[in-house]
Amino acid sequence: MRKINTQDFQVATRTTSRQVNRRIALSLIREHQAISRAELARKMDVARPVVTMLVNELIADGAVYEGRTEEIARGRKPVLLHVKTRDRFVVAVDVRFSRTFVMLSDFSGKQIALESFDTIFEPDKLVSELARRIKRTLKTHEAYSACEGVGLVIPGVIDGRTGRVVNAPQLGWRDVEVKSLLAAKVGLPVSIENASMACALAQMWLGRGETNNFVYVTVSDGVGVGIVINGELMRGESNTAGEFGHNPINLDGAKCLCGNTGCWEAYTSNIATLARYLGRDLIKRRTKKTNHAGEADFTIDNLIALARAGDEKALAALRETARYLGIGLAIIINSLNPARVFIGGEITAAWDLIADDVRRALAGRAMTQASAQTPIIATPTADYPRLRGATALIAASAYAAPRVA
Amino acid sequence: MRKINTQDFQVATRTTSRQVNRRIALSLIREHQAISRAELARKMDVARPVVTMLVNELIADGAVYEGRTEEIARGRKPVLLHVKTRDRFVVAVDVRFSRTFVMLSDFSGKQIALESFDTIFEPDKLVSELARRIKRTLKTHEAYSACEGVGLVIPGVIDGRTGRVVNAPQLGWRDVEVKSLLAAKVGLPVSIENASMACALAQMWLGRGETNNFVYVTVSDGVGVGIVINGELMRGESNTAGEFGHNPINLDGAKCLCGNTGCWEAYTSNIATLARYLGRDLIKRRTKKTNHAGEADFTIDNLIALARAGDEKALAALRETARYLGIGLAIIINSLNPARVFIGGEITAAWDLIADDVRRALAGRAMTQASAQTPIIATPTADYPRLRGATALIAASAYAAPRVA
DNA sequence: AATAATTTGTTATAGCCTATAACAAACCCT
DNA sequence: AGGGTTTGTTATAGGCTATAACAAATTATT
Repeated sequence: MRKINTQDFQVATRTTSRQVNRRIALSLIREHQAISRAELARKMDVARPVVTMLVNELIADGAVYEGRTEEIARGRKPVLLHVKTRDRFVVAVDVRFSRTFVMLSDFSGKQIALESFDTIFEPDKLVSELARRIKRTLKTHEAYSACEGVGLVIPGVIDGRTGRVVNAPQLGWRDVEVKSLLAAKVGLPVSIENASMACALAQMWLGRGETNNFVYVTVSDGVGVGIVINGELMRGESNTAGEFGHNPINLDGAKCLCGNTGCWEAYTSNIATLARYLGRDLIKRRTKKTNHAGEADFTIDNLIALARAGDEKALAALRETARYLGIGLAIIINSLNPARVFIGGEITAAWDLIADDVRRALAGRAMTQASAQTPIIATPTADYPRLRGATALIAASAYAAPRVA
Repeated sequence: MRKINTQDFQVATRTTSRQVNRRIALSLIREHQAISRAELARKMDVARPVVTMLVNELIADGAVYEGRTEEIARGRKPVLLHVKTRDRFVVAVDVRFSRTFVMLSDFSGKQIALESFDTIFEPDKLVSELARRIKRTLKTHEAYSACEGVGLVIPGVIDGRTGRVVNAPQLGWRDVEVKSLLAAKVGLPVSIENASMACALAQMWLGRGETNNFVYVTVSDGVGVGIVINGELMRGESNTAGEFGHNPINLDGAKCLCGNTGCWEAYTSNIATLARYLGRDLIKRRTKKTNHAGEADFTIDNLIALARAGDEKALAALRETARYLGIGLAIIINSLNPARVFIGGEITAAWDLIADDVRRALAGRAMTQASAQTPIIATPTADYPRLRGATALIAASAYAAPRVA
């Protein structure tokens, strides 16, 4: 039972029904791939003639194509329908503190080309460089005409309505306009999103399985959470929903980089894990040469390697992190009761070492048995979740439900 | 951009448009009360003939009625439309540990009759007693035929789909069926909901102002949170969303009734406040004669009265609670970034004494300036938020958006 | 007082879309 | 070759929005 927002609603016109049903049909074809019109009609519980019309339009739009026929026991062989993902392209851009990645991918998220360069911090210069590289990639791969947009992922707060970057501390940006600038230079629609939220979008649109109610937790230098409820990304009133990282779990505890005490992040981020191993406090400044812990060239990946090699201290540091990760997940699960939790970040490389500790800590703090058993799924960093999120940003608009009421 | 749930969707039929637009029209009439067809057509951005049809149907349904005409400068005087709330009744039931309340109200939430009795803990006997009293009230007020349902609020976890009580520790219920039993005995539709969530519903459907994205925090013997996102109550996968109360804010801190340490609830509930004042630990058992703190007849209301009378120790206990309340609100606000926060519970009686402390603690932990300034609105206990929620449970179904896609 | 102007609300009809019936197409089996 | 079966299309009825035209009601103007 949803209350209609009287400030912002959408009346049904005479084309609304068609739009709705077309998207439902498309979603079902996407989900069940190679499916016939007749089967689709049964799944939708509408008559076949309607499906014929819907599918004709989807084919005309280039969203769906007819494949080979299916071998069945009796009767006319059905024509199998497929969602067209191969010849629809997206440029995905991931702007990070150290480097910026530019990927050409198709609508399924399949990587076609990938390049990267040292991040430029001046917005104008970054946009110019991006535009240059995007155009070049599209030209080399002859994907210009079939490219449907550029997805841009930024480590910071994005205004969901206007697309402005409200605040991106890592880049030193505050109220910066890049979306429209890049759109103008490239001549393609540009969509922009925060990193955690983009990861959640990738999971929702390019993942498999039940993905309409979940959270995506990124454990990196900080901790970010993307929340998806009823198939919709939760952005919050001022676009900052999911900031679980600096919630206190131990008010009397250690100091965090943010200045407060006892933040969850200060116990479970990569920096915290490294600091724990090195027996140091978290320190404040970092450069591109040294990491947050102040150690040049010693990363969480190195720590995991040490743990695997038998370094007891390294393993202990990881397991302690796992315990706090579990506690934090319990907080998230108690608060939101998602159907599942996805974990991203470098720590997932050590998942087999820490999964039990995470689960144990979660169980210790979960309010119900059901929530203690919430599936926790680690997603490998090699999948480039942020870049996939950038792709999803564009692809989703082709598959999403039309707004009604 | 919402992803369509391929497991559970709703195709558009040839009547869907009408249903959608009728609910939009009704919502707008409700929001702008005395409004003409012509004005409604302008607000909806549809032509007047459509509105005529929609309104005719709403009048035929008994959802809307025509009032007097409006005095305008030029042209035919418009007929003003009103939402019919006066002659549509709901029975609201609030089952609490000590007593059970039965209220007859109209669709606007206006109280028509109210009675209460000592709560009976056997489900069957409680249902019988409720049925008896509900029928009697409806008869005395000649509201039987115009009563559209019974709203039942329970302190426990409710399965949103089946309406079963999954778990209600206060009542000692586990997987209990009351909804269908009561419905059968009374012969009216019965809707059942958890207390925190019901309070949120009351705020959404019977409150005023922007109420599509908010949380309702009840501070009582425990702490409960009802979450509303995009005009929809968030229930969670196993109906336990909003369990912020036992999230740790201080792992090294005090023991909580739940057995864990450092729960937010253990710092900010009424029991915690009383324990703080009395210099005791939280204790475990309670009877109907003594409260949680183990003191007969010494309640949070007494404590507030003492604070108002100049008892420094009482005021200090309240202000300490306020500080922890602010920290907890910061956690909620960082996590969900709601447009506003409503507070319910006995503590609201002391709001003028503690508001500044709450706000200060919130500001100290909020991640952004915008979130630190989230409006916090105390709702007086005298409004019976739970009973209003029970009313909303029934009334909402008449106004909610139809499910599409 | 008659008439023009203006705004509300209704009627008639065109056009979009689902629902239903009927049918053509394709294929298997006997 | 012909019946049986399932897929996919065509034709048409019925529900709803969109548009045009108009009746109703009231004020301002001549």
